[in-house]
Amino acid sequence: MASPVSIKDVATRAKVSVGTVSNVLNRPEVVTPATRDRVLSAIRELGFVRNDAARQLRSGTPRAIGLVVLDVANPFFTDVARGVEDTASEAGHAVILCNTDESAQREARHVELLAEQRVHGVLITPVDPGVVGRLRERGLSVVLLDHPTDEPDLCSVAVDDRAGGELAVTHLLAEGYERIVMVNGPSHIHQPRQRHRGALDAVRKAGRPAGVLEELKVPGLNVACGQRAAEQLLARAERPDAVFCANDLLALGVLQVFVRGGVRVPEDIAIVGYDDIDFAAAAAVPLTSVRQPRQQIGRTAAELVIAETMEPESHEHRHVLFTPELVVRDSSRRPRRRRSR
Amino acid sequence: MASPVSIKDVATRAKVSVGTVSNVLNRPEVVTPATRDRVLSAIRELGFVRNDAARQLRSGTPRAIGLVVLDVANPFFTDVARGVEDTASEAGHAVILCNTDESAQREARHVELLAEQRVHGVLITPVDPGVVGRLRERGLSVVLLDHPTDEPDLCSVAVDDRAGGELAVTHLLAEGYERIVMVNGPSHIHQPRQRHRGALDAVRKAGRPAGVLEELKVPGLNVACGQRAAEQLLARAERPDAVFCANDLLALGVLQVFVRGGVRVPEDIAIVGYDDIDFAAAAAVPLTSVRQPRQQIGRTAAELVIAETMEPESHEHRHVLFTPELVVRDSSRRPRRRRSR
DNA sequence: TCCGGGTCGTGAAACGTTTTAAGGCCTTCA
DNA sequence: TGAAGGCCTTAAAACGTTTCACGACCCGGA
Repeated sequence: MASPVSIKDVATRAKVSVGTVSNVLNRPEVVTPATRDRVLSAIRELGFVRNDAARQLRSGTPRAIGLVVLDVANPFFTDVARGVEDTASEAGHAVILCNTDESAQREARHVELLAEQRVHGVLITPVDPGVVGRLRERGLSVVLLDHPTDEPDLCSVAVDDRAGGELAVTHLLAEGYERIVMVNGPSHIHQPRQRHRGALDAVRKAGRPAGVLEELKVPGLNVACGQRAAEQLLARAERPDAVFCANDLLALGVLQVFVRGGVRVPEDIAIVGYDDIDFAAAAAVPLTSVRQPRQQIGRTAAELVIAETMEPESHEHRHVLFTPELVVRDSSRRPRRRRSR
Repeated sequence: MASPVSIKDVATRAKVSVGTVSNVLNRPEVVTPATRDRVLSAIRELGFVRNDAARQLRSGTPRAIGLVVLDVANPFFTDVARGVEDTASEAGHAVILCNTDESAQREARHVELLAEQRVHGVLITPVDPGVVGRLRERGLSVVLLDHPTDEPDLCSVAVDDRAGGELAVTHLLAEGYERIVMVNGPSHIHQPRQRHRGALDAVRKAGRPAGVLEELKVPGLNVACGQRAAEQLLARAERPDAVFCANDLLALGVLQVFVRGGVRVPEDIAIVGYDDIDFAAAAAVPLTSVRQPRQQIGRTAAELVIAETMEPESHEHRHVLFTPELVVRDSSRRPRRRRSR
């Protein structure tokens, strides 16, 4: 039932030595077409499959890379994973997927597993900052995902969150909105903090008073928090004319409450989200959002780690910072009606 | 830089034989605490990491399972993957992720890779029906994902789509809706076909005339197709009073067009979706939807494959069929106002 | 006829584990 | 004091590849 057929069986059947079979597999050009064919048919007839464990043991070159993310179910990482898998599979590498759920303990367990598997390299959004050092001690290439750094001796791939925040608010100001509230996540997380900085940059560069932008912090980056934030805003005597949310889940929550409360979007209040998840375009009012090249991030990271492990000597570590892009939809377009007043 | 420290180095340092080190690693109870400690400190000092390739080569027991899906970026598979990874990691197994994009060629390439890696087993939503046979010939355990089958010699895990369709329409009928349109995907795909059958079941069991349910087929299961379907429906002289969509993406598309067209949901037309994706609850009108236990599917599948490879002899193949659940939200609640008329 | 050179194929070592039979040492008991 | 027996430890074989130094063979030229 199992596949106990080894290179040796193939050799016997084809009446050659095991070395020759190995050559057919790895350097077909050095063996005569006649014998090559003989070997190939033996392989086919026996249903031989290379044992990668033995291969790796001898050659020392593994054929897998590790991908350690907080949670694949998070749309951001889902698409990153997709990109990683695409690139890896083109290069003939397997991708080992690990979710840490932001638990250092889970992370440690996964990293241990990856080290034992002798993966080529690891793409990781670290939970415990120390984990990167431990990986590198073990001789693994590491590429940081969505975790900007200046460390000169490793690669990283991230998106410029500050630029994203600036894009969003610059757009709102250009459309003529003047009382903007940024619904933002907790500032101990890197991304919300940067996005807010970018928003401030936009105000400054536009030469507007700091007062046009207010920050409203919420405890989480999810729909429920967005709903609560929206309720607060509606309860105010003076409402903002635009809301910039630190991610699309918040934005959808806000939008939902606005729609149900009879607030017209964008006529009464405009909304801009962040991430451009699939459903941003499908919302009741299609949502303007800041798009990050998620698959591209994954692809680039995989390329970097493969390149590094191919040429450990000559490899130059790079910090790739992608620039996000603003996708303008109905939720933030200055309506004609209003413009002409 | 790399990690060239082997069990042999540990043995030398701890002044024992390699066999003893192996024992410490695998059967600590047979070795004296004193020597065990000596070995353990040697391991720590040297930063030794087991080489899984060698381990697997000798022992024959791999520590990875393969997960082959159409596309992890599809929310259904995302959650399944999450469940698989959870269970696998508890059992100390790595998960190798593969996307086929419904291409038999990509599928074949991935399966080849998995076979070479000598994975424990494979969880797969097959594209080419023949691939399962080829996997089994090679002695791999296979569990079919979301692909119901009666084959007695393998396991499968799926959801009862027919029951799901029935649930949705039974609910609509019970709420008093009487002109129901099912916006359905192409019927060469298994799931839409089954869901429609279930819908018919519901009509029959409720003792209603077949005319209360109409099927409107669309070419794809995405937002754009939903929008087009909704436009068609609005153009009709006689509109339905409820729409059941074969998945949530369709439903969101329908909802978006309805909202923008001034159709009140559910007062004028109710909507029920399928999948209960995260955004169903966050839609402008929270969407009633049929929920599938996605993570649970992944967990169960992983358990089955691990069980099968642990006890290849005594293992009994099972076909697990989960029953979906209806999550009722605003989009299909019979509004008071109307009920009291 | 002999030699040189090139082309193919061979055989054995090596990779880092696990596993097993065998051996060493102690203790215990007669 | 010797033997039996138990407990730890050891040494060596085995897993399935790749790699590399070497040898066999063939062909053409002198």
